Amino acid sequence: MEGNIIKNEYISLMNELIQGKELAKQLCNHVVSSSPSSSLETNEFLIDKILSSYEKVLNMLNLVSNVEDTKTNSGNMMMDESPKSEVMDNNEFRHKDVSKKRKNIPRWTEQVNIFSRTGLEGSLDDGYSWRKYGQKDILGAKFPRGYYRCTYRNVQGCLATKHVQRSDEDPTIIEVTYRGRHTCTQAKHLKKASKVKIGLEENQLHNDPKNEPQQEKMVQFQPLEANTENLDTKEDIFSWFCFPSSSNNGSENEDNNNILSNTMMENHLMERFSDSFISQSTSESSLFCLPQCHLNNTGFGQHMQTLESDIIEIVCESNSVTNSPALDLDMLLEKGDFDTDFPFNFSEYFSS
DNA sequence: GCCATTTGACCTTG
DNA sequence: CAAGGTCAAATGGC
Repeated sequence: MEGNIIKNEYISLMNELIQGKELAKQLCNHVVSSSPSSSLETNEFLIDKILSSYEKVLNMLNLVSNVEDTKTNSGNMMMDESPKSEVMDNNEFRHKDVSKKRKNIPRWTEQVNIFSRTGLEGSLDDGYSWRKYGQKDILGAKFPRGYYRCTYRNVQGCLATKHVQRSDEDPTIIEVTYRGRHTCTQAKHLKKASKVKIGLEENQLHNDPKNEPQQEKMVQFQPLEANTENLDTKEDIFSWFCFPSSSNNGSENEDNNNILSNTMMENHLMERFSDSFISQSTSESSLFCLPQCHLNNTGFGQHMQTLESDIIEIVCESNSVTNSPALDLDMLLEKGDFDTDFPFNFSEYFSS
């Protein structure tokens, strides 16, 4: 029974790999021949298919490894003679499993100022939608800490969380600690919204509110600095700049799945290798890797690439350590057309 | 009725 | 064991 499942998985893996190889061959022929028939769209389509193929394979491997982990854990649970393990239900088991990984999840802190010298800049809204799931009085802190998790946690299994706390010394400064990366499709919407914005600027068109990313609470902020915890390198943060590949030809759903699998796998790898693998790759040059295949080959794509490079430089210069690219990218892209949704509701974010 | 927030209890971590 | 973090029932708004 179990052997058949493994065999089927193996066959699926092989099929995907073979398909990927064939597609790569086709792409190679297209590139080498550079005939009129090998349009840019065709090449992009092939690249997307190849990437999709390999993502599927990696996802399968990921699932298999997760199953193995679960088996190992349940095995350990069986060995546990404590009374609690005997009554531990599925929920408790799941909770324990999640919590054990908690410390391995990458975490970084940002300090943002509600007001800047010039007025209002930036945005506490980092482009993602969050749901508050708790609030806690912190020892020695005047203000309670609010706990937020991704709105799509249940729907898409996105495990990104953050907690927000107002500074004791300066109430206009807020510390936002992010934990985990988004595996939901919000990242894609962010990307699309950014593209739309740039496109609008180029075409001198008016803003269409429908093109704005989903925003729960628009609060204007200026990031001050960011600290990293559990991050041996800046790679965790800068990898946000590596836009997941998106399929222009594939369906929306497939597109979403691609991003989902990308980020989910990165999270998984982060958890697995945060202690060993990541700490070894400290090369700064890798921080600025923006794979060509992740960008459109159109003129606009090149524009995006240039823009992103500029943004990275700006972020590096303005912050001694690093900053949340999600916030910065959004903020910088917003600078062209401020929509100052002010006044905002303080009590909503820092209710006590 | 659905969804987000609040809040006390519970769990994990150091 | 204390403090931080999360869960989940209760509550409120739309």
